[in-house]
Amino acid sequence: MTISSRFAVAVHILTLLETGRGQPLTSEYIAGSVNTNPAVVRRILSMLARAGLTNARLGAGGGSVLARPAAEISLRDVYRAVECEERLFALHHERPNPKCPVGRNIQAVLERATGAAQAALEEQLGARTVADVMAEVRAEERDSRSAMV
Amino acid sequence: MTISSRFAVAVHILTLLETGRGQPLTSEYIAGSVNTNPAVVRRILSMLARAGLTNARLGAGGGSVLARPAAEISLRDVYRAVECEERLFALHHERPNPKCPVGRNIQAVLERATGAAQAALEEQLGARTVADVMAEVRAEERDSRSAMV
DNA sequence: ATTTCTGTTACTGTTATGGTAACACACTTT
DNA sequence: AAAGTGTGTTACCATAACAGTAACAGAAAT
Repeated sequence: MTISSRFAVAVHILTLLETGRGQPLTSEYIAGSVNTNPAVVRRILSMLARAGLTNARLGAGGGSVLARPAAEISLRDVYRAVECEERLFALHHERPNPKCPVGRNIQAVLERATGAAQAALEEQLGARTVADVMAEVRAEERDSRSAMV
Repeated sequence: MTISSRFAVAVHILTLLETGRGQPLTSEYIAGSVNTNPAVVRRILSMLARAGLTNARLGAGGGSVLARPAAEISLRDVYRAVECEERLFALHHERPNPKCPVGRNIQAVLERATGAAQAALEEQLGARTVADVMAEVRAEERDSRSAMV
């Protein structure tokens, strides 16, 4: 399987909020950029708010804003906020045969191995912030502009 | 989402084959250790065979064997064999709004960021082989034995 | 008071998955 | 040759995660 697109959408949302510079953006506006339904955006925003990455203001003129500077929100924070599952790798849900020397020990070994892999993934995500993404987006924009000449 | 349990089951299977020391093991025997249906084991075994990690012998006395030494099969090889998806992270399947500066550039940036994370995960998986797993299984076995005293 | 916007619920269609049964085919043994 | 064994594949089912959609209560601004 793949990691759900919630992560990609969440990063998109946070990057948009960063461009707002404190101006609250509505779920409808964000949905227009992501190209999806406002309720989908709100669902993800509520996860981000619960994780303390965004704040929402209700009512007219309301919307969402970053709860802290973009440079202090890593992609690992985002990943943790929208992927509820603790472990990235699924083990077999039926217990392996305890009478088999391999069966009764393999899960513990697999937990270590997959845990190390997941930690490596999260560490890499932790090395990049929403501010970095914003900078890369601007760089892409410059590159594509100059390529048009 | 989580990565399907096929990976965990595949590592289990390969570790079992290593204990067989060249003796072909049947899908029914393997299923007994994994605690699942023989057809599920065969489905995974066919992916492993297609990836060149195992060989199968048909007919009576048949079964599967490792195609090469356990020390030369990394968990990354196994991961690649059973996870068909090229990319671990899903992007939003609808194209973001090309009129938005963020929308028209975010996917390229996300591909780089998620690609780096996936590479880190695979590198970590590549650092461990089926032989390592076998050794850890034996170590677990020793530990649990001594703990019983 | 009215309008705007969030947060949540409920429902739908789609897709991946694991479990199950069944069967053709290959191979071994007798 | 005949019987038995085991793979590889197909088809089907139930389940679960997901994204999309509509709807609505409640909070906040005007």
